[in-house]
Amino acid sequence: MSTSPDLIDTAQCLCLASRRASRAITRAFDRELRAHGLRATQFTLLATLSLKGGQTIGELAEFIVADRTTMTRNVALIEEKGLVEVRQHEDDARVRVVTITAWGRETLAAALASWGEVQGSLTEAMGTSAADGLRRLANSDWARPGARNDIKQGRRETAA
Amino acid sequence: MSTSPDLIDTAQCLCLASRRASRAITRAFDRELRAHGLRATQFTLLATLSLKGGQTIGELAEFIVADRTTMTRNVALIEEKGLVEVRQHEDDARVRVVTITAWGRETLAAALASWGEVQGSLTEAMGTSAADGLRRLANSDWARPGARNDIKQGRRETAA
DNA sequence: GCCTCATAGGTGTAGATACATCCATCTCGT
DNA sequence: ACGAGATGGATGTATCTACACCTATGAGGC
Repeated sequence: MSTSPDLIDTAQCLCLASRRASRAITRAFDRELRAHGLRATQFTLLATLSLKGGQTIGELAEFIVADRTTMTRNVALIEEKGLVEVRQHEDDARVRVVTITAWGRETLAAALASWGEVQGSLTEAMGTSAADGLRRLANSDWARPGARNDIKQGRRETAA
Repeated sequence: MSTSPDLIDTAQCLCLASRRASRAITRAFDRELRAHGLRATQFTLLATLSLKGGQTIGELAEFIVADRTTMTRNVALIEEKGLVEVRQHEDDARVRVVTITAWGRETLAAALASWGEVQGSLTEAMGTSAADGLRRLANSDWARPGARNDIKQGRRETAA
């Protein structure tokens, strides 16, 4: 059905909604993290590396649900700042492993309070149920790469 | 309280969640809209202009919850493509009014079906309650500029 | 050992985003 | 009429984002 939706339906656009929300939320975090010289994305990467230990470019990209090429550049920026180190993988010469540095941990620890303030006020402003809903949404399988994203990869083989 | 949250709390980061979601959703729309030469943001602008008529740069920025300077450049791109026209306001020489062109309406109409497909499959994938929640979130007052955003504007005057 | 293919990253290019700052213009009080 | 402050946009700069494409390397089959 619905060969062509009505223009008025676009008022419910999920892309507009998600981008509105992420812009507003990102601005809030960026403002506070700025005092520590971090962007929200960079804070996320440091926190991830601190919690999970060394990660490859691909693992980081998958975790934050971004393109690998995006992660290449995101990592390069925090590497230049000395917040992380990038080494060759021991067994696989293709793989590059990213680890947080001591300076990265220091910066992260210092920024953690600011993060908590924004997280707290945002949670209060939007309500805990909305916050939980957003997290569930972001952790759903459909958001993962490979879910429906491989349609355009050209895998029209018969069975594999 | 919570002078410094624990690192493990960052796993619940709303910024990561919102950016994850918007990246995944935007990629889905961008892939389909590409056939029509549009990005998701550009589609949103065309749909907005088609529904609401002529809008100023500032009005558009406020509507999609973005910075005015971002909107200046977003509009410039679709203007170069001939999708919109920008004219001086009749009464106020500072204001620039953006209107959709005939070509813009054509492009929008052609892209509407693609938009509907993505909107439909995403809604199904995430569930209607999650979709509604995301829209409510994006339409909340806290996301609006001026809500808490003016704190850093430097308005530490006594009463105004 | 070699060839084919898959995998991990990097580069070129383009758009989206926002802050600081600048310019032009409007508003309003005097 | 004039000046101060507010308002609407534009520009410089930096980051985030992704697709197309490229290179290097690993994995398997023969």
